[in-house]
Parts: sequence; structure tokens; C-alpha cells
Amino acid sequence: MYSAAMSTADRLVESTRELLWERGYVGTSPKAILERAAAGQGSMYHHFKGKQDLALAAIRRTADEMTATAESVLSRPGTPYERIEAYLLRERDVLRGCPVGRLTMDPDVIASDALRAPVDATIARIRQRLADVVEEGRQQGQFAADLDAEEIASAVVATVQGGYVLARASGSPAAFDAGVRGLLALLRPA
Amino acid sequence: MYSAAMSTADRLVESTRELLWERGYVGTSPKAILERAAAGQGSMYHHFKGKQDLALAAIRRTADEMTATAESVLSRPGTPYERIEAYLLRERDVLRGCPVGRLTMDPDVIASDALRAPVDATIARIRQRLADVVEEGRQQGQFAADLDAEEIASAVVATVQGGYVLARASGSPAAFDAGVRGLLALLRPA
DNA sequence: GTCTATATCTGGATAGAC
DNA sequence: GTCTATCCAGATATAGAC
Repeated sequence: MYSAAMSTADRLVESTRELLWERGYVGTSPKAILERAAAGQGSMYHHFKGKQDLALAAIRRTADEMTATAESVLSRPGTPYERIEAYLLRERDVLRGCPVGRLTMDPDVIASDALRAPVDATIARIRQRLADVVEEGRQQGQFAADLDAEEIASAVVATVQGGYVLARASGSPAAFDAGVRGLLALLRPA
Repeated sequence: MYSAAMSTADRLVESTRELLWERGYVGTSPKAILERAAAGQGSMYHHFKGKQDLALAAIRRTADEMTATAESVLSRPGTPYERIEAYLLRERDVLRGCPVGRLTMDPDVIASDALRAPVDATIARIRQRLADVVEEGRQQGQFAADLDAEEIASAVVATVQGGYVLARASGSPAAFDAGVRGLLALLRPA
């Protein structure tokens, strides 16, 4: 199921990442994790304190990966508008939803400061990075001078997160694309 | 806990609606529903076939209520922009999230066509109603002629749904408001 | 219609052998 | 480090009494 070179601890984290993405925290049981990782109970409780501790390791890894992907796309060459466009149009597994954002709908994640922290940090960092790009475009005159960069960045992130909701509700990625195109049309420089 | 005039079946549905909102489908147990409704096992299995059947009744009721609220706000007097603004700014329990949209992150809801159907129908209907308003504004010249009404409507709904994600991640409704203000700034007629 | 009793399975964790 | 055995509570449902 995983590369033979992967340690048991790593297999446990990877299985947990997948299951958190597919089923969320409350929907993921230790048993399911162990089966997917082909590991026994003993291994899990040797490497991690329990379900929450393992989930925290998994969430951190996913959060770091997503932050890196976003930073990378937004640092590519191009005008501010083009970079935001690239962020919005980057390839996504739309129907699976956002592996970080979906955790905000999980009651046990929201109830735990430790589990929520990496989720909050990831979204805040991407939003800030987007705000920097918007501000740059504003200074250059590509965007209207009276726009608030932080607010536009929030709208961009929200459109992405909400796009997943639309897509999953309708069972089709088209709904995500429609929202993104709508936002880009409003943002497009004249 | 509920009005004494409320039937056992109604109490069960209301309890389920609350719990689905707070914890989602996978996070809600029949036991928790029964405790909140002050009902016994027998009542639940007499009135409903099981957890899924009860959840379906609860989701339908919530979906109908949300559709009615949206239609009502969007039908108020005012220019198209003002009506969209009213929809975006209407009072919301932001940190609790959207009782319909949150269900799209629930694996068991998405896996069941029966449970997903009312979620899909609600979002599609609100989006269509918004598209009609946008189209009206476009015809009147309040919005740019080259905008696609359906796409703008998708962006509006996505911003709301994604706004809940931002708010819950940060633990503050301010993040929702920022996204909404950003979108309104982009949409605002000159 | 509602109650209690019961059944079976899973959730989440511990204990101790190897 | 990993395994198996075991634990107790909860999830979901059925049976049958009242």
C-alpha cells in the first residue's frame, strides 16, 4: 500500500492524512487507520499518544504541504492578477474538497485549540500572501486604489473554500469553476 | 426542552436538526438525539426507519427553511446590487456555519443520493435566484454587460460558504465579514 | 406509541508477551 | 517496536412487554 521504505510511523501518518481528508476527524477511527497502514494497535500507541496525537501529526504535515504549494504558485512570475489567477486555476482535486478547510467543519477539531491551530495558521498565511499580491497590484494601478487588499484576499480564499462546497453539493467540479470564473471576472483589470 | 405542544416525532426532528448542525451526520449518534429530544429508543424506531431516515426528515426541514429565508431576502425591494448586499449582510450565526453547506463535508451524506439531494437542491435554488437578480442588474446596466450572471451568482454563494470556513478556522466572525466586504467592493456599481 | 431488554459491532485505549 | 488479548463504553438496531 505504501513504499516498503516507509517507516511504520510514516505509514500511520499517511493513512491518517488520507482518512482525515475523506472522512474528517470524527469520521475516522483508529481501526480504519491501522487497517490502511497495515499496522497493529501496538505500533500506533508506541509512536503516538493516541488518536488525537496522531491526527495532529497528520494535520501538520498536510498544512505544511498546502502552505508550500500556495506560496509556490503565488511566487511565480507574472502580474499580480496573473498570479492570483494561477492560484485560483491551479489543478485541484475539487470533489475531494480542501484537506485543511474541511477540518473546520469538524466539531472535535474546532473544540481543540491544538488541532485547530495548524488549520488557522495555514489559512491565515495563504490569505496574507494573497493580500501582499493584491496590495502590489493596487500600488501598480492594476487594481482600483480604493480596494482593501486584506478583504480581497479573504474573498479569494472564501471563493475557493466555498467552491468546494458547491462542487460537492452538486457532485460536479463545474460548480467550483463557475465561482472562480465569476470572481476572476470581477477582479480582472480593465 | 421543547414546547409541550410539540409531538415526539417533531422533537426528534428538531433535536436531529440541531445535532446535524453542530456535529454533522457522522458525528451524531441516535443516543444523543434521543437524550436531547427526551424520547426513548422505541419512539424513534416507531416514527422513523432509523438514523438515516430521521436525518433525511431533519435535513429536508432545514433545507426548506433556508430556501425560504434566502428567497425572502432576495425578493425585498431595492436595486439588484442592494438585494445581493442584503443577502450577503443578513444576520447569520457565522461561527456555527451553514446548516446545509456543512453537510457537503460529511462523507455519509455525500455517499447517499437521498441525503445529498435536498442539500444540492437548496444550494442550486439559491444560486439560481441570485443569478436572476444579477441578470436583472445586468440588463439595467447596473452591472457590466460582459458578466455571466450564473458565474457571479456562484461566486456570491461560494463567498458565503467559504466565509464560514475562514471564520471557524480563526474562531472569529470577522473573517467572514472581510470576505463579504471584499466581494461587495468588487461588485459595487460605479 | 412508548418502554425496557437485549444483541452485535465498533471506538478508543491499556496490558503484557515476544 | 510490534503483536495479541482484553477492557469498557458507545453506536445502531431488534424484540417484545405494556
